[in-house]
Order: sequence, then structure tokens, then C-alpha cells
Amino acid sequence: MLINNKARYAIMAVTDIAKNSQDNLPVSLSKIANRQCISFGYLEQIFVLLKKAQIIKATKGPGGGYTLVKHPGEIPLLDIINATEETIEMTRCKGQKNCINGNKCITHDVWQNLNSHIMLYFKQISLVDIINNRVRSGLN
Amino acid sequence: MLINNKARYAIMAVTDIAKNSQDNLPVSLSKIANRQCISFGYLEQIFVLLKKAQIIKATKGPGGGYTLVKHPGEIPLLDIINATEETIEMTRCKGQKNCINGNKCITHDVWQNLNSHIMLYFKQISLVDIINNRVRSGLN
DNA sequence: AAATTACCTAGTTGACAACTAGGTAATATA
DNA sequence: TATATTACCTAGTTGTCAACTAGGTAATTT
Repeated sequence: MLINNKARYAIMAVTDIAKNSQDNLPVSLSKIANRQCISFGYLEQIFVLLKKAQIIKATKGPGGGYTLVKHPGEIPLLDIINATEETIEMTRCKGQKNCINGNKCITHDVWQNLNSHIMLYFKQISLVDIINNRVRSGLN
Repeated sequence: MLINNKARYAIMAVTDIAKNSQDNLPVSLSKIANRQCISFGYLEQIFVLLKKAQIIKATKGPGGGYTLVKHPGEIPLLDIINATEETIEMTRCKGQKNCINGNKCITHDVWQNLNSHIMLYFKQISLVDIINNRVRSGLN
């Protein structure tokens, strides 16, 4: 399945902007990369996608950087994951329902249903929830 | 994260046994591999793990194969995933809480909480649920 | 004895996530 | 107008490892 560093970094970076942008002033990529311990060059590429999805916008030149397009409370994590062009997809057939000789396999619904659960999970959490520590810590 | 073919194949294969074992007679690995379109040699290796975890037991010789140790209703999918020695782990730090200079990153709880959700999901589904089509198909 | 199964060990390899290199373009400040 | 600082762009590279393959041995049934 496709929850990888790319999606993880995207969420970390956008959260960093939400947290560190004073008066909606731009936050530079180098500061984000340093704070979040993410490779600068790699993060640049991710930001291209986030910009394309209109989650962030850029300002060039000294004092420049990135700002959020919407308020942190209006940005669900699912939007950020979708922006990275990674899909949450657990089925073997990538949703094609053709695992076994063109038909869906016996466990298809297990994975398909898990997809839905995970998507709902990321839909329900916004950046504000993270910043305000409203994401419940794991049970174990 | 580590929901991969290995865990997927393990669940498919064990479900195949539950479904195709008449009167608890052994089901051969070659039949399972053929029915589920899984590489025979690869599935063999997975079965070593499933046997070690006492989910299945083996019978050698003609007419031999594999049977379940427990009743299908008493086998949650989580047990099968754990047997494959893959961990459901979404955090960047693999649960170490040391992402950022030895401390947990701002998004740690997001992933940790997702871990818990996924584990609970697999804990609640048993092989009987799959066979009896009691796993709700995904929403989308 | 032969067939059929499980059991075992040691490779191989293709893909690709993650990262790196080396630029150009725009903007601010002096 | 020079310099610094930022974003923006394109094209590699590479280490890892999931997934698979090869080629056996051991036990059991008929």
C-alpha cells in the first residue's frame, strides 16, 4: 500500500508551515527541510505537487517561501495525500477486481473495505487537529 | 507500511484452506497456489511462518497438505498478519519516537493512531467473515 | 518402488522510493 | 545594478528488498 515517506513528508511539511507561519508570512523550504529532517531536494519535488494541488502557494526572493492557501482547519490530511499522487490502495488488483482469472479474489472486500477506513481516517483529521494535539495517541 | 503481498498471500491462502478443506482433510499447497494465483515457491516460504505460528499444520505424502489448527471463526486476520512477521507500522521512526533529533515528530500520533485502527480492523475480521461474505464491500 | 506431498537453503533480480546534481528564474535589499 | 536569497526545473543515480526462482532432501501413501 502507498503510505510512504512521500505522503508522510508532505503532511509533515504542510503541518510545519501551519505551525511556523507567523501572520501568514512565507516559510522557506530550507527551514522546513531542516526542522523536519527531510532531504531538501526531495522535498522540493513534493512541493511541486502540493502547489499544483493548490494546497500551498510560493513567494520567490529573500523572505520568500511557502504559505497555505486555506486555513489549517480546512485542510484534511486526505487532500495532502491525494496531492502527492499516491493512492491509498490495498487490493492486489489495484481496484480492478481482476486478481483471479479476471475476477476479484476471495479477500478483495477485506482490502477494499480497509481502503475506505483509511481514507475516512485521513478525511477526518485536519492540520489544526495535529497542531492542537487533538489526534489521539495510539492505543498501544 | 507493511501490508504487502506476503501478508495478502498469507490471508488468501489460509482462507483457501478454510474454504476448500472438506471434513478437515488436508489441502495441498499446489492447489492453493494455483487457485489463488500465487507463486508456489514463494507460498511455501510463507507457509513455514504460518506453521511456526501454529495457524496451520502439515501432512506429508500423497493426499497430504495443510489443515487449519483452529476453527475458521477463531482465526482473526491479525493473527495471520503477525505470523508473516510483517508489522503494521506507519510511523517514520518505526515506533521509536526518535524521528526528529531523538524526539517524536509532529505527526507521530497521526501514524501511531492509524496503526491502532488498522490492527483493530484486522482483529475484528475472522476467516468465517470472509467465507460468509460478511466483510462489507468498500464504500467507493 | 514410485509417486506425491512437505520441507529446506541459497541464490537472483527488477522495480522504484528516495535521494542527488546541477542547473535557471524571479524577487528583495543594498 | 550587483548580490543574495529564494523558488523552480530536469535528469540522473542507487541501495534496498519484496517477490520470485532453483534445486535439492525427507516423509508418507499406495
